Amino acid sequence: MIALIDCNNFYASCERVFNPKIENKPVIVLSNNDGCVIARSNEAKALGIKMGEPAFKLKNLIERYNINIFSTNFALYGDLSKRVMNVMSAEVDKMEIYSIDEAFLDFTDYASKERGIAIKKKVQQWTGIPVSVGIAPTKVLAKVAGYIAKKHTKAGVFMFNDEGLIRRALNVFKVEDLWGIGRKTAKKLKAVGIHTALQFRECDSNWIRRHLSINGVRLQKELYEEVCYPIEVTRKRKQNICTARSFGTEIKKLSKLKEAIGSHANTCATKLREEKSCCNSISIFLSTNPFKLQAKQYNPYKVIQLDVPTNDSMEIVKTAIKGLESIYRDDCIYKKAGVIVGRIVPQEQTQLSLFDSLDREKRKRINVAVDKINATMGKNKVKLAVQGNGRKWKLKQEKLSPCYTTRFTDILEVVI
DNA sequence: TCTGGGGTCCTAGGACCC
DNA sequence: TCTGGGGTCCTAGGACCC
Repeated sequence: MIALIDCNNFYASCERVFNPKIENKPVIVLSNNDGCVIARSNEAKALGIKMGEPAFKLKNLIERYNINIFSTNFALYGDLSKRVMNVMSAEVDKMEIYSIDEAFLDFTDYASKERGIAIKKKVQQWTGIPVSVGIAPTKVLAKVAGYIAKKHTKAGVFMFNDEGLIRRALNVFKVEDLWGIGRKTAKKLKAVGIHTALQFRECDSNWIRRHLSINGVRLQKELYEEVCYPIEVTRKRKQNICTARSFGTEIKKLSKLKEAIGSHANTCATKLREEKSCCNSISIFLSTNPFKLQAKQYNPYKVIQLDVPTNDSMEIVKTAIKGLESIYRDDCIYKKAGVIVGRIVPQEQTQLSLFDSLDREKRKRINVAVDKINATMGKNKVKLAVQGNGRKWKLKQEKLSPCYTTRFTDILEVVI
């Protein structure tokens, strides 16, 4: 048996942990640049605020209901996530961290609703984060159980313990709410009369294989309690690493774009070194504002293949800038820029080139030193000149909460 | 005025090989 | 004049997830 533990309204809940004033009040968290709603407390959901809705469209609602708004504070959410995962992992032998707010726990040894309730209580008490628990024989069914736990139970814990119960639940479970069925597939299924999870389960497998993909067949099997997605304990090496941001204000000048691309490239390089990986390709992309219909649209993308795998900041930044220069056009106004490093390999398995002229040992020592300084003194204390000092392309974050757990100056003081 | 960021997996089709 | 069959690898694009 597998338990899916999912944090409720995770980012909104994180904001509440150190700010009890907003308990039981509507809370929303916005994406970068304070653009869209990416998390809502139950009270905010009840007001009809939708996921992904642009913040500017909510102005009236926000004022009328006194909604508490926050810019994303990933330092806080990342740290609280770690705490939640630590509490849960101590409870089981095997656990897979699926996302920042979800994990699959192995309940094979002993599965019961009581065990779910106990873990839920402990996480709540030790971290302040509310969770819901779905327990079932497969991941897909655990997702269904988790959904039911969150929406239809008081305890926030739900377990599938017999086929009769599974069948009854699937009969009223919408097919589009299944894990792995997105908008397009749901439309396709409804067109042939499949509206519920039960109808999907009983549908002809060959049809599913033809019209969905192999994952459609796996999904179907999992609904019949056959495990196709086992719990994966070891963290896989990332295959791609992407750093991209929209600009606070739009940019036209190449020099400013260089600062942005240079910074994103440097971030990618740092992430690569954290993963102990090297990349074989560097891609960069730009995009204009797709919402400005009258403006000229231009979304170039350039991939550069490398001869020698690298995670050296200077080399990656230099290559990215070269790519930028090759796609830049001065008659467009840009809204977003990004860098992707791909074809990633473990850093100890890199293949050298006969014609390589770089002193890689020396570069490695520089990077180690820079990483060390930035880890202890603060992000970007040491950076490359091309990253600039300009704040022009930086994010808009007007409602940022304190980093209660990761910055000394932000730690709460208790006055006795 | 203002519209996010970071991933994975799968498939089709092209290029190439014998 | 007639022009096969079987395979691999790579990439772009689609769909999905949180």
